[in-house]
Formats: sequence, structure tokens, C-alpha cells
Amino acid sequence: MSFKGHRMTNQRRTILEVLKGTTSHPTADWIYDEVKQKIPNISLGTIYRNLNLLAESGQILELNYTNTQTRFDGNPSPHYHFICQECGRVYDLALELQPQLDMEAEQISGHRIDFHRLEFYGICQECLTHDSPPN
Amino acid sequence: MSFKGHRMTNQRRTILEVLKGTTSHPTADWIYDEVKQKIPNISLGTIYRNLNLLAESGQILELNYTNTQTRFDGNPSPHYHFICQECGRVYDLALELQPQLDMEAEQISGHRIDFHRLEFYGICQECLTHDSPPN
DNA sequence: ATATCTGCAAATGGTTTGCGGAGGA
DNA sequence: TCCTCCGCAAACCATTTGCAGATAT
Repeated sequence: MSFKGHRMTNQRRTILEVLKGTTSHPTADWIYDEVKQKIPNISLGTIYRNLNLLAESGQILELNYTNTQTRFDGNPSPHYHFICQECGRVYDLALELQPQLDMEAEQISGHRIDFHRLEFYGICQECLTHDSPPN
Repeated sequence: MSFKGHRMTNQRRTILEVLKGTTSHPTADWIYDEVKQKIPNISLGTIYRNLNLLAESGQILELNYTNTQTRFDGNPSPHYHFICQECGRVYDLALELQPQLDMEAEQISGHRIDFHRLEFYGICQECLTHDSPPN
């Protein structure tokens, strides 16, 4: 099982499994801690190299919503996100895709538009109902 | 001329002028080089401190589209952007705002949504018509 | 067989910060 | 006056990378 000339190493498989097995849009550091439980001597450099390679080959998504740590999404199919400004959690949104926006923007701007990214910001349900939110 | 207890120093005024005087969504480094022409001994730390302060007080926008350098926008009113994947330039888009998306996303998710960010990606008109694009 | 990958550790580079002095209000 | 701000330089920290050995195919 490989992907376009890339080898499916134990490290790469485990990283992909961990990322596919969560909906929390984790950071490289969080993934590192998780994978370490299965491959104790894995290095953080390997985590980064594989996350970048997986993102380049379209198997995962890279999310840059802040200027600090990058987050990763095991679901590579197009969808929108919600970012809670209180706890920082990132949620998937079931909002339907809006491909007509690409057409409109293309006509207005004259640029060739391939895709768009849409992120919503606010306070998540969890933080709204709890005084001291976890995480 | 101040802003909520903040002092309007020569450095801060010049940084704001430079940023308001361009539509190129520059990086802190570019702003540094520009401001240095007027205040030769200004430090990069001052650039960052002021950009952060101006962003926090809503006078400018902070754009995090990549995991490398942050870009800044002298126009703080809500609008959408287009990022060219060939030359990296960031353009403003005249596309009308889509506030109904906030309503829809709020109903679907149950989170309180305050605003959204929408960015389009593709190849800009400049790069489409020129073989070797500048910048 | 061999090109890709890994662990290790050092380097990178954008951004932040502590400090003592300067300068707006 | 006094509190915020500045320049300077070091620190910070997420991410990248060079190298020599390991491993998937």
C-alpha cells in the first residue's frame, strides 16, 4: 500500500491512523505525543516530514488559522471549519459547499480561481454552556 | 490624536501611514524596510509591537494564510481576499459580503458565530498573462 | 539493490520580550 | 510628571534540514 512512489512506512501509517482517528484537528505536537505511544523513539522531525508529505499528496489538510501552530485535518475532502475564539478548538461544519462563490469571484476579479477556504469564528456550544471550558 | 489610551508616536503614525498607503498586504519585514526610509533607526521589534497593537484595536487586519510570514491589511473593514498560488500576492476582492452564511452555519452547528473569513486561491490575472511574473 | 525514509541534533527564521532610557499627554 | 513607548539584543519556539544509518519495494 503506497501513494505515488512514496513508501508506506510504519511511522507514516501510524501518523495517518492517528490523524484519521480524531476529529480534533490536532497540532504536530499532539500527534507526536500520540504516535510516541505506539512508536516510542519516533522523532518530531519525522512527524513534520510526513505531515508535509501527506498534505502535499492530498491525503490530509493543513490548516493555518493562527500565526502559531499549524493544525492538521485527517479529512481531505473540502469542508468548512468553525474556530472557537474562547477555547481554540476547531470544528467541522456541515454547511453545504458554495461553489458559486468561485464563479462570482472569478468574474469580478479576472483571476483564475481554483478553490476557496471559508472559516467561521465565534464561541462554541461547549463554551457557551460552561463557565470554565475544558482544554 | 490617540486611540483608547494609546499614544500616537511618530513610529506608530508612520507604520500606519505606510500600511494604509499600499494595497499589497505586506509582511512586517516589508513594512520595516519602508518605514526605515523615514525613521532610519527604527527597530523591527517596534514594527511588530505596533502592528500587534493596531490589529488588537481594530485599526488594521492580520492575515494568516500561510504558516510562514503574517501579512497585514491597512483596510480594517470586512472584505474577502484572493491569494495567487504562483506569485504569492494577496488581492482584495470586490465580492459582496455573505452574512447569510453566518446564520446558516449558526443554525446548523449550534455555535455562536460572530464573523467569517473567506479566501479564494488560484492564479492571478498578472501571472496568467505573463510567463515570468514579477515578485 | 537502491532510492526513500528515519532518528538525531543543530540550524533556521519569524516573532516576542526584558531592560534601561526616551518621549508623548 | 509619569506612564507608555522605543531601540537593542537576546530569547523563544515552531518548523526545517544535514547527515549517516535503516528500511520498504
